[in-house]
Amino acid sequence: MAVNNPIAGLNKIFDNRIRLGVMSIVSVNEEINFNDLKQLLEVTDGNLATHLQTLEESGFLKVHKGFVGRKTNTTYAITKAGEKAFKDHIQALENMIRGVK
Amino acid sequence: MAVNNPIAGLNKIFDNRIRLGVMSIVSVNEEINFNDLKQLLEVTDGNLATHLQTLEESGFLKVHKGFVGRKTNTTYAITKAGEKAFKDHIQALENMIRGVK
DNA sequence: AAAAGCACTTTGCATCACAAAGTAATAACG
DNA sequence: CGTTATTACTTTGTGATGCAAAGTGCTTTT
Repeated sequence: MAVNNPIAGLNKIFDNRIRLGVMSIVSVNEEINFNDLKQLLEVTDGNLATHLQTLEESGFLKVHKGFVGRKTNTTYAITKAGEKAFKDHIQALENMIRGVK
Repeated sequence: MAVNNPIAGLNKIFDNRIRLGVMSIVSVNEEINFNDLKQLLEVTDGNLATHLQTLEESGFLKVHKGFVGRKTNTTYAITKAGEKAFKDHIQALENMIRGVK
């Protein structure tokens, strides 16, 4: 029988698939805007916006409200804390998967 | 920018950490009983029981109610469908992680 | 000037996760 | 033998979550 809790290191924030997806995107992109995220993840805007808010409130995402010409253009980027938390989460996932293999 | 949806192949049933943990345990153990699961995952019994039920109803887990002496002893094992679904989910996770690395 | 698009926020509802309490059986203790 | 504990759940209640849809304020297009 396995000996330790396989899910011990998992971050609750990343239980949600959309938040997970956002993190995996922002961790490989310098910055990304709302619409690109929405299209990549194939989610409704309201839904995406709330998850982005959760991630921002958790300190994992920084938001930059800028302009492209006159139009608002909000970009999202990962924070140091976000990088750490996501890296740890992936590590925990990998450990879990290793137990399976 | 990344090109496809990193979370497309993820199974909704496995969004939940406890169900994920159960699957990772039953996929490496021939069978496991309620109490061992409970201790491994460090969850309350009511909580565990409902997730086991969800997994059973999804066809990913088979339940065997037997006895050890006179005492009931319920064991849980993965089904073929469960193996497939979990394998696919892990594959999707690995793809996502690969995108990150 | 009207209609459409963008980037959200707000609202409302349905589903969920979870702890706690309840139950029914056996088992251990004195 | 009676009481208390333990096991393996189920039921219940509640707060949190996920999500779509509608609303808002701005810009852009026609």
